[in-house]
Amino acid sequence: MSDNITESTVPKNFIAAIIEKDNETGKYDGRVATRFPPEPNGYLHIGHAKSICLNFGLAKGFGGTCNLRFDDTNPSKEEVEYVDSIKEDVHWLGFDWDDRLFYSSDYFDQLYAFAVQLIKDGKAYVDSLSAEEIREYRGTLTEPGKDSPYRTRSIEENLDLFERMKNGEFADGEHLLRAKIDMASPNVIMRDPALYRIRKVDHHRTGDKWCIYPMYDFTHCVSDSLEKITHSVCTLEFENNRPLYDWVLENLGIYRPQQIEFARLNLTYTVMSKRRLIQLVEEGHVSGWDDPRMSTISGMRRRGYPAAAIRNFCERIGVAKATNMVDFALLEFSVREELNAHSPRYMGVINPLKVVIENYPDDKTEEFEFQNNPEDPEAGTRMVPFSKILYIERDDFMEDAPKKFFRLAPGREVRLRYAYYIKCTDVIKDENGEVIGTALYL
RNA sequence: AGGGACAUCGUUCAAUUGGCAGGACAGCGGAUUCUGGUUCCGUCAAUCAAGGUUCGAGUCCUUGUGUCCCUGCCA
Repeated sequence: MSDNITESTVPKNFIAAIIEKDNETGKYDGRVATRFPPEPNGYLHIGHAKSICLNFGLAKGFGGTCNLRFDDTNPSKEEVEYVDSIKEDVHWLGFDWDDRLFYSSDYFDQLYAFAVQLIKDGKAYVDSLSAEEIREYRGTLTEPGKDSPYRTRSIEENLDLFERMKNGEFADGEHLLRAKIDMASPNVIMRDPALYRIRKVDHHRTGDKWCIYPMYDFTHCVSDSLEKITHSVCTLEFENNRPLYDWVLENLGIYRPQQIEFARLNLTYTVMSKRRLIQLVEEGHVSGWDDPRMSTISGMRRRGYPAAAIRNFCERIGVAKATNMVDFALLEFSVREELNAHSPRYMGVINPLKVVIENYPDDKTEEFEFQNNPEDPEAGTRMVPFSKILYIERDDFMEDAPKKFFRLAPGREVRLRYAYYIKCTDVIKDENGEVIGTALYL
């Protein structure tokens, strides 16, 4: 872990307000349980940091818990490399899930049993329409859909078909388990959403045990329920899915958390969609997920951004439901602020210009005490040698200097920090008239 | 003639729930500075529109307008 989070104040945002109210009414007996549920299909980026800080911050602020749960229900896109990087990034950001590390795939058996329960209750059925047909039957945003001819299959037939789906008797796409809700619902999400699909690929954790996998809408709410989450915080694009979240839990008759949506982070000049990020990596435009130019947590870490800076940034941007576009300058401010307060200062000369102190003894060497960080006396000091010949940055010297140039120039006197004042009395050039050094006196 | 959500300084988040619209970033001006950094002070700047209720509206009501999300067997 990069550093510790010392403060744990109660967050101030609309979600915290909801939690406070729930605590007052005793809705969850004062219990607060959140979760950060990434799909391990890529590296975490600064947008995830907002969600991490929110979920872990809410838990910490209210004395509750926050689980880390990998939403791994789409084996064709997920890899262990991603789960490893996600764990590392969350830790580095300064948060800890303790022993509460979960995977949606942990619940595959339970999920299957729940699906069977829905079938037995006549609330789910096996559809045998093709993907294209299902799309046609779904209707459009302005027109209602129509029932699949397989919607009225008997419970026995559905049970048999679903079991055979699980046993691998069918090819991908041949059958689909759907919730029986309402094909005419104005909310397209509710038009008999898919619950389970056949996908004959190995899962990074369950291997070839399963060839049917539960969909997000069926998995996420059940996972939240099993983990006794109180406030299921997610981004705005899931607003349309909330009725389905509630429908599944209600019809299963199990514990029901409440889903709360907030606006995801958008940053100026910054690519943040996972699709684009993965494209940059795969097409070799960057050196990897942790390329310093990437908006990933690992990229920012490699770039030198302190975790505390990212946390402060997330604190400053706030949490709301309005679509936003945060100025990158705010992130940079947070980084500078943190770096300024904690970074030791060192010197480096990238493009050297030789300086000879003409009236300084040839063989003398002195050492001066430099502060490692003037902002922080605790950072200590270090000794830096000084002698007749030294090198300065070329940009710090100008032969024809304008008045506003405060660095070294012919006839000008400057102070070498922590050392002497020097004055430029001569300029030495090579045969091409190029400056190769300056001669100075104390 | 679909449904859902959102709308406050340039940006972002607030506003004790009907009582003087505030902070941060960005911008501008100045002071300090052995880092052209930092710090400090000052300053500019907003309630989407039109009606209505009220002593009083960012907040409540009505009607508009604009933006975002939803037609994956992705999450």
